[in-house]
Amino acid sequence: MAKDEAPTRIQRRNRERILSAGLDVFSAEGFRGATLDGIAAAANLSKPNLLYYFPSKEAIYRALLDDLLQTWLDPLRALDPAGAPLEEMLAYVRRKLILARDYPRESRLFAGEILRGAPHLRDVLSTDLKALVDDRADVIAGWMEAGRLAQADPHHLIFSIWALTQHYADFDVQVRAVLGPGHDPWVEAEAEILRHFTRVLAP
Amino acid sequence: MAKDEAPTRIQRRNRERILSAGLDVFSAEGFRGATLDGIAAAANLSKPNLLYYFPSKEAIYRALLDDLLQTWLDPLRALDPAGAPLEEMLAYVRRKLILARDYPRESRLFAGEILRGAPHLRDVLSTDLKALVDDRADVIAGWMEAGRLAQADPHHLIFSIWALTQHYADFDVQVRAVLGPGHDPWVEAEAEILRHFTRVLAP
DNA sequence: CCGATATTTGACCATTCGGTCAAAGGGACG
DNA sequence: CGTCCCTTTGACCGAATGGTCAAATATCGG
Repeated sequence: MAKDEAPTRIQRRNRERILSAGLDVFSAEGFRGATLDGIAAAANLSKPNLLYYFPSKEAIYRALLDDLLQTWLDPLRALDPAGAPLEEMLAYVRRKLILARDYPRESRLFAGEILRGAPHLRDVLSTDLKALVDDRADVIAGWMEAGRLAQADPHHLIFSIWALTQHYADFDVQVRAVLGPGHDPWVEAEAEILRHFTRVLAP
Repeated sequence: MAKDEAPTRIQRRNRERILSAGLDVFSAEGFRGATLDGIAAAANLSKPNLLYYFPSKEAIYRALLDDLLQTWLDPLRALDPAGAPLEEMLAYVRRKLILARDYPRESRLFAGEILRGAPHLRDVLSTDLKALVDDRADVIAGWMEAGRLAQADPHHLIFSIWALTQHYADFDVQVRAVLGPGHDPWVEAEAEILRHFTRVLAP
């Protein structure tokens, strides 16, 4: 179909539609639960038309995962070694929570992939992700040794930030069911999580 | 098939096998990803034989969820209002972590169900689960008001315990990939999480 | 050992699903 | 207008899947 270069207006529009529909369906149903018919319907395209733009169901899924990883790790990358330790960490927590709040579909897509054993990105986790986390863990460890943050294992500290922030996206139904009506989980979560990590991290 | 009463030895054995195989397969592949053939193979039974003991794929899944909920909330139920607040809370954290460590399949089954919007147990969440959490949240709030625990929103405190403990079961691949070889995630997690919540909760 | 009942299975079915293909429709440009 | 290429689609295919059924086999009490 398309050349290697210069995607047409229609191509860009339809690819975008497909990816958005794919994100909806994959994040709601998982890879196995999603169907091409479902994605096609959500994108207002016919099934063969989908496969004109992407060679397979898996190709759509992979494209989504690739896009996802780019932005998903930005908050951690943005951690500034030259900044004030506690403020930097709390800013990271806040960025991660905002990301989970504004992109819950992406969060659930990622969670589903990891839950199933990360068949599509096992490698990325143990290379790129590990390298980034190791690097930032060193920064955090430096802050701790300098007495500017409370002592903890930096890797597990990062895990705890991931766990807490993504919980509100991935387990949204449970959170809402338990809180009951009249609560805004995200507003409460931001206040509580920041207080939480202030206590954990303040030296 | 079976009468209402007195399941035979064979019935008990095969039901048990099917549930165990179902737990394996459902927790690894999700409800949609699991197949009756897969479960049958894992249980060393023929597919029609599966359906002799359970009327449908969904029936197996529901049976697993029912069993699960029983034991999954025991740690929270065991929270003793008459105990020492900090010790009670840390004991709860420890119980929850042990449960995640020893029953990771159950944890992932539950996580998958919630991730997909809890289609099979939406009601239970907003009735039974909510009632239990509200009740325990009251106990915790009492402790906080008495100055025996640090101030926090009890509901979100419970969420944070769930999030942190289950993270190590549900995101196991990611945790291992990031830590790299030579680490025992569970050993490290127990130490870190207890230190973590000690800082969060100590008055 | 016999008969009744419980258990097991091979063969089969309808539906769903991912994917193919040839042909039709549209837009841009000379 | 005509032509070339991009886009769209109806019809179709093979494999997988949840589930059925009638027949075969094992088990057990008497």
